[in-house]
Amino acid sequence: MKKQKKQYKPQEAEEKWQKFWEKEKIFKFNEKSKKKIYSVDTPPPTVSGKMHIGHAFSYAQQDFVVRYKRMKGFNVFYPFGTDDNGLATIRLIEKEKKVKAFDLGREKFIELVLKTLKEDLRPKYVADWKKLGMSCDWDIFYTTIDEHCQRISQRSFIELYKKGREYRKRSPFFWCPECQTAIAQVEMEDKTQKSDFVYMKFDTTLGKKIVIATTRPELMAACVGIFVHPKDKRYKDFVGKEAILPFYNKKIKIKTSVDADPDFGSGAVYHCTFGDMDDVEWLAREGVKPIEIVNKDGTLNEKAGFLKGLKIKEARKKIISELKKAGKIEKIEKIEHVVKVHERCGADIEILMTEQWFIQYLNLKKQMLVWGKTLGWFPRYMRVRYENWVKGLKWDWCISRQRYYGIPIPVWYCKNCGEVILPSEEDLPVDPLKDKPKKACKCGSKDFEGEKDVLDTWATSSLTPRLAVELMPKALWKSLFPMDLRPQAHDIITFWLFNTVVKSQLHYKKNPWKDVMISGFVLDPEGKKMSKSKGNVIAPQDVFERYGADALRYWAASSKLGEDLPYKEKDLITGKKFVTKILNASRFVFMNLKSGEKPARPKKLHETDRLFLSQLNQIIKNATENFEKYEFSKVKNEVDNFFWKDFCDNYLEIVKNRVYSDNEEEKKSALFTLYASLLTILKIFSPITPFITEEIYQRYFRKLEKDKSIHISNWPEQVKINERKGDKEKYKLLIEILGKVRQGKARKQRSVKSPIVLYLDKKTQEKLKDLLSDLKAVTNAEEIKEDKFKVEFV
RNA sequence: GGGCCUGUGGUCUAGUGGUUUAUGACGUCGCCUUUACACGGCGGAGGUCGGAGGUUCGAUCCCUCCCAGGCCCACCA
Repeated sequence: MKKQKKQYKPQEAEEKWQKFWEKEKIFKFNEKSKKKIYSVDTPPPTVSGKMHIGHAFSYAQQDFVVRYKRMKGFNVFYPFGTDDNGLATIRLIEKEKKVKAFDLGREKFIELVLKTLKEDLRPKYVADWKKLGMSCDWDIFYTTIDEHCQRISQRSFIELYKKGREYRKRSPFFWCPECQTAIAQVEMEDKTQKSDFVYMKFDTTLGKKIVIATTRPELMAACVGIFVHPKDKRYKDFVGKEAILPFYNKKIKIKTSVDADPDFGSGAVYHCTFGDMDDVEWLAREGVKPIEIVNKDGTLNEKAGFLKGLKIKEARKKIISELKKAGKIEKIEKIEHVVKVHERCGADIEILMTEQWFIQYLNLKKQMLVWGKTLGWFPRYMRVRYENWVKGLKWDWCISRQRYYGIPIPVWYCKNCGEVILPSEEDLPVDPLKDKPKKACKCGSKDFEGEKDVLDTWATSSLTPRLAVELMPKALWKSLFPMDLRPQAHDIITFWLFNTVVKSQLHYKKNPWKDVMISGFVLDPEGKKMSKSKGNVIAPQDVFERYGADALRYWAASSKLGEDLPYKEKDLITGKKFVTKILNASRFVFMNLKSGEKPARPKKLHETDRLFLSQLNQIIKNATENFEKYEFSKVKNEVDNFFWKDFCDNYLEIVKNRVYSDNEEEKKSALFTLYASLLTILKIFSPITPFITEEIYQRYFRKLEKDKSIHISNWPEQVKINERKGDKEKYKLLIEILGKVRQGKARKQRSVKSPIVLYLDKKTQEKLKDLLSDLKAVTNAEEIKEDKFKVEFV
């Protein structure tokens, strides 16, 4: 009767090993070690409820590389942080706790957020990363809202201010009326929207009417000019005259501008402050003063006259109907156009004049390109995205946000003379609304006003290398920074990567890391983007539950670095099968190693074993080279193929006869080779599937190998054998003949085990003379006779 | 509209500095209860390597254009 085998349950085993690693501090960064440091700028995920499949995918990929480096002997610095100081966190808490920040008030809201994060959200969130098998040192942990990070972030602000890089200015900037805060270029997204394209008829001092086409009629009160194209004959006579705004009875000069497209709308455009980006550009060019009619909450003010108090969209409706009544509308076209919305809340963005803090960097574009060139990009082509972004920059970096929750901008203003007062570094972090400057202002006044605004979340997350490094004793900072690697996905090259480079250069005049490794995206099974609204989102938590983290990682390793990968259920099944297969292969090897001793190397390796080991050496070489280039998918592909085809299907079958035989020398050679190659295969797989490889290592190898965990064992070195020219061809010939015999048997519908007489020509027999005994055994040939290749059944 | 990437048997994927049987997986079909594994083994069928041109003796691979998908960016009032 067959023995009942204990089935491997990935969920249980993975939890067990994860706890083991944590308890035994396997991934602890050693502050005292003299070994070379490998430091990683782990992306701190935004606390947003749950880890999603895209996270699992890209964090798995970075973990492959980090685990490899650790086995290569580096003292790995692999911290973990969570990003929880931004709008995303605010929205999450508002949703979870069913509150509104503005209703609750500043202090109470901050208290609620911090408490909820600490006690509930963060631990649950981080647990997913542990389940994934991230090999971080969890003791090196930061959250972007904690005191440590506040201190560094505020210090960065102060330093850049002192360097003359920061300024506060009232200027047109993107504003979200819903969130009531300034937002950055990068926080906006496009939305296609249906709008009314209104053709308005204005009287002019020429006596004739001029038609203006706009989607923003409600901004009429803010109109400061009208443009027509200089070559547009229709309007030749209008240029220099004035148009009269209906309802407001204001006269507006008609001017020429090449930006007025004669083929679009009526060919005449009115310049409002501010309907869109063009309006901002024109303002500077024309040297006119803006008319501010939009309030921060998205309503119109008294300058809008009869539209006062209405929200923008209501005002639009109202003015259209009034224009209709007054007979001032020529026509209304329904158009679809793209508007800017806030990515967090979806509200239409307005451009308002507000007081904001900026980091001046538009004048650094050239340098930025150089910085990008000196980074190691993997894959290489990702650099282009950075460059395109730099070339397209139009604004300085607005770093202030009008929120309750976040890191305060550490500034007071003197009420008497307006002077900007900064705290000194040892007093950081400060809350300028609670704390007071320690000295009087230069002017003698002690009357200050604290800055109410907080820093943009990117102003802090762009400091992650420092946030992590400065958790260590100061003596180590130099060897930890610049860091070796920044891993991340390609969607945030323009935010996080770019901003981090900028900050590091402004502060330290060097890049924050040596290399960046850019992961792709997970797509749905049809190759489309996953989104909650489409309902095609895969939860990694379910995947862990059903297939295990190893299977998920195995799948994540099958995609080339930087490439997007569709999620396919079947690929997870393949991963699970792999786990079973390698467990069984290991069982076979150790079933035959009863002595409990590490098999010694025989005086002379059997020729089959020598050839097999030479194949193995090639795999080691390639795997190492590919890992150095962050090409984990090539590693996985090759070693997977080698394991499945060469090791299991062929080598194991070939040496079975010797493993079972009494010929001690030949047996010894086989066992030595089995042990060495299995351990090597395990080690190469261990960065990719850390749990099953640890399970096997602990189950079988631990008592024979010195290392406490496979993950801190040495990366495999090539086995010393006498490699000869033609080894590869010889091995291939052996496998080819084996294949042909199997084919011959299958065609005759015989069992693989069925006995045969094998015919090989003289030349082949000579070439393979020291392999013939193994070949005879594996094909179950009673005899090998000399003739053209033939399989004869007996 | 611009940039970058991708497009390989039904599905996903490897690959090539250009030329012989284009890789593997899943699926499918046939066979095999072979003592590591039936969550297995062996074998078979299945591809004009997105489309059209071009360079070449010869292109899946190089060039041009087009089409489709992904990501990023810009955007017409």
